[in-house]
Amino acid sequence: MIFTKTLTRWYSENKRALPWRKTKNPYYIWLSEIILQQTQVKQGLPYYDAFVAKYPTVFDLAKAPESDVLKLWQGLGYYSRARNLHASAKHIVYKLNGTFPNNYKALLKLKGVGDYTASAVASICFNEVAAVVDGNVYRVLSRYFGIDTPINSSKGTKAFKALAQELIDKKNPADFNQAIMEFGAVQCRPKSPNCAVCPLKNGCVAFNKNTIAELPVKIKSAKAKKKHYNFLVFISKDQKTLLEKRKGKGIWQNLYQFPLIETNNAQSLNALKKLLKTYEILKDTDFELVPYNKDAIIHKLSHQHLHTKFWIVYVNTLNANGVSFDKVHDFPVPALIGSFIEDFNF
DNA sequence: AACTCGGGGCC
DNA sequence: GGCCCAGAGTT
Repeated sequence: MIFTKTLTRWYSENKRALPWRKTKNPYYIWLSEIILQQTQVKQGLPYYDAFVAKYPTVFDLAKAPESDVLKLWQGLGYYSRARNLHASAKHIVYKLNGTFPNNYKALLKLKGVGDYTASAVASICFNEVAAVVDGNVYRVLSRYFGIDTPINSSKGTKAFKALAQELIDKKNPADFNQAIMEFGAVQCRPKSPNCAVCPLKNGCVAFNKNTIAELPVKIKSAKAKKKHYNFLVFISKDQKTLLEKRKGKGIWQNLYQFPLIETNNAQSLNALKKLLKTYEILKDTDFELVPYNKDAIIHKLSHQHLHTKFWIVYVNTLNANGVSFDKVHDFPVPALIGSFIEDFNF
C-alpha cells in the first residue's frame, strides 16, 4: 500500500539518531519504551542514558533497591513505571532465569507492559508483526483516513489498532512501527503540522478537507481538582529534619516528603499553628513556625493542582527518625519537594 | 467506561 | 487556562 511504502521511505530519510536506535537488545528497547510512555523524547533522553550507565543489564537493575531506582527516576513522573520496571526486572532475572520474554504474548505479562509496549518490543527486537498504537499513531491515522471516532473510546481503541495492524509492513514491522511514530512526532504534529512538505498530503483526507485541526477527536477528561498541601519542614538544633515515605494508593507512592498536612483551604500562620499544637510530634514541645513561601506554589498534575506552602518548624530535638541535612539529598522525592530542597539549600 | 497516575513544554 | 506526550493499571 502507498501509505505504508511512503511512510517507511520517509523514515529512512528523516529518522533522528537516538541511542535506542543503535541496538536491538530487548532490555534497552524495553527500558526506552517504558521511559517514553507519555513522555517526549527530549524529556526522557537523559533518563535513558542515566539508566543505561547505572544499570547496563537487567541483572544490575534487578539487584538494585527500589529506592535507588526511584531516585534515578526522580523528576520524570508516573512513578509506577519505575516500580513496575524494577519489579519486572526482578521477575525476569529470578523467575525466568534471566531470559527476556521474546514475543508479544509473553511480554504482555510483564508489569507495566501493555498493548503498546509489548507490540513495540516484539516488533523492534523480534520482528513480530504487532502494530503499535500510541498518541502519534492515533493522530496520523485519524488525519490521513479522516476518522473522527474518539481515540479514547473503547470503540476507537479497537478500530485504530485493527487499522494499524492492517497497514503494518509485514516484511518490516520494526521500521514501520517506528516510522509512523516518528512521523507523528516530527511531521504530523498536534499543532502546526508541516503539511507543506508532507509526502502523504495527496492522500490525506484531513488535509484535503481542511480538517487537520479537528483531528484526532478525543473525549475530554475531568478538570483537575484543587488541593491544599502544607509541608512541615522540621529543623532541629542538631541539623536534622523529618522525611516520611508515602504509602497507599495515591500519587508519589514510595517516594519521600516532608510531613504533610492537607487542608480544605489555605491556612494562615495562626490557624496552622493551632493545628500543630495537637499534632502528634509537637504535642508537648515548644516550636516556632515560620512560613517559607508567601504565595502558594501551584504544582500542576494531570488531575490535581497542588496549592502548596512550606512551613519551617524550628524545634529543639527530633526523635530517632531525624534525617541529617546532608542525607536529605539521597532520598527519592517528588519534583515539587526536590525543587524546595534545592532552593532551601540543605 | 471512567478515573488515576507527573512533569514539562507549547500555545 | 487547555492540550499533548513512543500508556498502563484500577475501579
